Amino acid sequence: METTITPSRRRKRQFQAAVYAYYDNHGRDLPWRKTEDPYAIVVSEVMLQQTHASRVIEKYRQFMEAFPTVQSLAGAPLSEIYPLWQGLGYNRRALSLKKLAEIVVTDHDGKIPVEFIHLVKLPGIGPATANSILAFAFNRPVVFIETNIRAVFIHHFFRDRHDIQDSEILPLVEQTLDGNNPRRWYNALMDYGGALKKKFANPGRKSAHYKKQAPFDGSDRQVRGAILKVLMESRRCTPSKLIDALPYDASVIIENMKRLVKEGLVEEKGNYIRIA
DNA sequence: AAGACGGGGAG
DNA sequence: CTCCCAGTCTT
Repeated sequence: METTITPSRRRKRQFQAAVYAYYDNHGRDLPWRKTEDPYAIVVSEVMLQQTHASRVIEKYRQFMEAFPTVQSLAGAPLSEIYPLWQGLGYNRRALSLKKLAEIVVTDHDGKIPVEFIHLVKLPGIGPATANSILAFAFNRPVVFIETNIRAVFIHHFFRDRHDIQDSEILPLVEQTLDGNNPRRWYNALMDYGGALKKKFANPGRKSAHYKKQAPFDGSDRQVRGAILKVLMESRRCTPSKLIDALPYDASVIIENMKRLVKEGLVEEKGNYIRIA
């Protein structure tokens, strides 16, 4: 049973005022908010995917120091990129980001595209990140949802509901958007949403899209991370050396190694595997 | 629509 | 210990 909620003009102003009040008093001081360089914004947005902002801060600084321009990233070997990604997780994001840089240099004259259609085609960029880039790098009045935004709207407009679809939230995001300054608005919304999740039980659990993640211990992604870490130390190694170095079943190691090769995170060179 | 994908910090 | 992160991609 879906019901359409249309906030009055008065309620819209009150809502914006509440969000901005929080932002003005408790807004986070984040390094990627001090720049308008679209490339830097892209780096931050990819790092922020499924990763707490607090943990991204130092990684972002180090990454931008090592690869200050899209050209420098496009030209860098993965062996220099992965170490800077250590601790962020989802290492294929690092691979995607390098590929993105190459495409931007070759196909877009080194400039981050300003069109959603172009952005969302780039590797590792989905709808949420594309719209985030448009909002934060180009101050465009886009309408989108990510986890902090979702928390805000569920808390304010769907408090007694469950199984809430994003399609129900999206119209409210549009209707309450501060079109005068989308960049500031979405920064405020995300800071406010993050705070709500600390103060209350995560409103996101009432989303129809909520899913609990499988345990990390004993998972393939644990093995994949461990394989990549060994390769970062040793430059290159044989499958048997990998098996000796890691506390997992040989078959599990080999299988995950093959998938890493298939996905392009590592490459096979004769009898060895290595980071490109 | 459902799973896979990292790793760490907070409670 | 559990939760969950400014999601994306594949099936």
